[in-house]
Amino acid sequence: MLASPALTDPPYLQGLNAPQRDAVLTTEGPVLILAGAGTGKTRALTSRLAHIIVTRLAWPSEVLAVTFTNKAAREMRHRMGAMLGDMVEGMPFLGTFHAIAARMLRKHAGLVGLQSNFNILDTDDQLRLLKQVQAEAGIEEKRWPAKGLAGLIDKWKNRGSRPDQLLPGDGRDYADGKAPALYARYQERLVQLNACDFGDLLLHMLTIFQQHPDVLSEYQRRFKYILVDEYQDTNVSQYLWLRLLAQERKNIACVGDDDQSIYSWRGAEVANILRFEKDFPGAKVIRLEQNYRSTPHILGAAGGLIGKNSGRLGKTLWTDRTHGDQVKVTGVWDGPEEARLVGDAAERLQRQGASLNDLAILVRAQFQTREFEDRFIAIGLPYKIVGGFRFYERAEIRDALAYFRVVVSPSDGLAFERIVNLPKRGLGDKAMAALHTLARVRDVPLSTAAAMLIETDELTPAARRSLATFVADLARWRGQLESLSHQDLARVIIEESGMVAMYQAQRSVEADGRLENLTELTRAMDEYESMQAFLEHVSLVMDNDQGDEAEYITIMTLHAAKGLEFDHVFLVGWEEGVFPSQRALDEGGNASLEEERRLAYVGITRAKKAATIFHAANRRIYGQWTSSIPSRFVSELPPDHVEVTTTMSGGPSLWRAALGSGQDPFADVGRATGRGPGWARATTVGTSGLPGRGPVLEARASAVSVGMKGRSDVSVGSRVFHSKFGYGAVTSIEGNKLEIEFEKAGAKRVLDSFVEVV
DNA sequence: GAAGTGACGATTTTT
DNA sequence: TCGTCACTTC
Repeated sequence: MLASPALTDPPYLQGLNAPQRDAVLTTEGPVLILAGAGTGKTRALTSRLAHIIVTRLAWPSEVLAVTFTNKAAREMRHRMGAMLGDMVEGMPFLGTFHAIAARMLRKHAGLVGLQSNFNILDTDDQLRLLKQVQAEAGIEEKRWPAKGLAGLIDKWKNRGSRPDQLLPGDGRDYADGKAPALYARYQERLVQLNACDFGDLLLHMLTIFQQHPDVLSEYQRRFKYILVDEYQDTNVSQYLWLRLLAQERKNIACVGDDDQSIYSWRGAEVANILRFEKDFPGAKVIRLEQNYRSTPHILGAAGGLIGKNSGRLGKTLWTDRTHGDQVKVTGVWDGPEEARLVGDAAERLQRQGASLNDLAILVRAQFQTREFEDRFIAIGLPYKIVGGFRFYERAEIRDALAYFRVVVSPSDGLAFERIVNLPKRGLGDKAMAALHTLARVRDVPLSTAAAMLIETDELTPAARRSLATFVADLARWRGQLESLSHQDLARVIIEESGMVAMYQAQRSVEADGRLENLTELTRAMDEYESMQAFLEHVSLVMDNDQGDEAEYITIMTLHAAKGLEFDHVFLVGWEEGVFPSQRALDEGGNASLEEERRLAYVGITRAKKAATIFHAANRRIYGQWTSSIPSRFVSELPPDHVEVTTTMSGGPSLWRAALGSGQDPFADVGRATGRGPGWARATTVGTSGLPGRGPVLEARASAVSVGMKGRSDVSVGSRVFHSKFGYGAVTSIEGNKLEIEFEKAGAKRVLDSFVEVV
């Protein structure tokens, strides 16, 4: 047997358990590695790659290693680097599905009618193009939103269907069955624009593999070993792509966990992992079940819950640890109380020496973050909301990027359209219509059409002058591509385009933030060699993680938490209709419910030391107070591993009584929790018309809400009033956070927007 | 072309 | 409830 320990073990094998060794050493033939949460998957995976390379089974360039996220790819590269040193530099095919497919497609673009410098469209561009296609087909956009069409097309691409491969009933419900025709037209337009969307990266490669056996066999021969991470998240198109590539040598190792499949709504097919053994006869299945992360109670609770799902491949996590608390389940009166208790617990843990960085609040949906945000701002607990708007998705960043794109590739019509009138240049619908017509008639890109249009007298003199300036600007910047560094050119463009002036004129906190973001953007470009390289990175990566040293508690969705771990995890909002979500309950039947259950499983298994589940009897959803009952997942937890408490003084009976009173539950809130109306006012300070609402909104819009700009009317020593803590004096200022010595409540950290200078 | 108004709708999110 | 988006109005 390969997996027998030896004294002469190379470093990458040391400390691995038997199944992990097996996963590393079974290099030949198809292997399915079922890796439970916290079982050292990444470790085994990187060791496997190291083994293949160190023992010279393959050169780094002969290994295909795919992940889903850039983060995962980066992590793997990093760990490989630690093991192998410089050799990883030569691993060109370690990356995300999309990055690798894009790389291949650039090489073979001609086979699908593209040029190798094709643009990769983001969702924004995609939508704009779809709207054009719809308009062209005379479809009422109101009735059939482009988003719906985008959804359909994505779905089709995910499952590997080109327009000519659609099934008879596909898209029947959209615009009287016109969706397939629109899809076909959209693809035509993409080729015309020399562009493709994310789905195309894979789909085009699939087409090439299917229609050009020579290209396929080139890659089949090249990739001696294939490794796939998070296999349960693959969609059909990715699966087909992998299957073709692996067909020749069959040295494919897929790592995944069917119990953590939570992306079916994005096209992921659990079936891919469930049928692996059928697709690759003779496949070896290796289970990693020893958990190194969590306590026995946490694993017991999670295991009992996931056991309620059907159709699993089946794994039982175990640990050799012995101690640890039961999973706590706490019933509370309402959302604000939930937030308060979590805040209290966080402060308590912090006093006991825990770092806030080891704490996480996991929510089902983004709207739940609001309650915590409000509370933490009021008590000055530093927090970070992960998700929401990412850096590259912000309007100002996209605007700047659109400028760069037009400068680099004049044929990028969508980018051109985005910026032609931004800042406002007096080029409205009329000018745009003229541009579009000319571009279509002459069959040239918009920017070329613009240059032609200013030679005619079709536009009003003002519009014509304005467009001429714009065209001249673009030409000048294009000329500077060679002479200036790309960072400098970026700064020049941002300045000369008028964006800076535009935001400066707005004189608002948001505008200042946007200007800062633009500066940040040029700074981020330092790491790239050229404007082109930077744009390629951005179109594929679209994420931004600047290292933040500050301590904060993390608030994020369960989805975003997959793959992460925290000492203490707060699982909030475990109520029917919230989690499992109403949508999942209404549509999708049992399959949806099981996916929600897997989500719950993912949530619990994030916890290393402690997991606390909350459910509230009353919750405000879309402004409506609703009574709710605890999630079915609560009752599915094995009692032995759970400790149940409630904060309601009357115990469960009072709580149950509350379920019946749907009429005016808000009135009950004050009474049942023993708080007067003043309390309600104190906890809703954000809406009481105090100055500085702006920064709060900005905080929501950004990924990180710490370290915003402060306001100017407070200084150290200022006497201020806070509606919860009363009067106090400012002792220090850090950005928008104030340290205040309150007369009654003592020292607190508070956001400046919540105090009044008195 | 900017500012205001009303309807709408609102999981999960990566590339 | 609250933010977005399309549409009106000046």
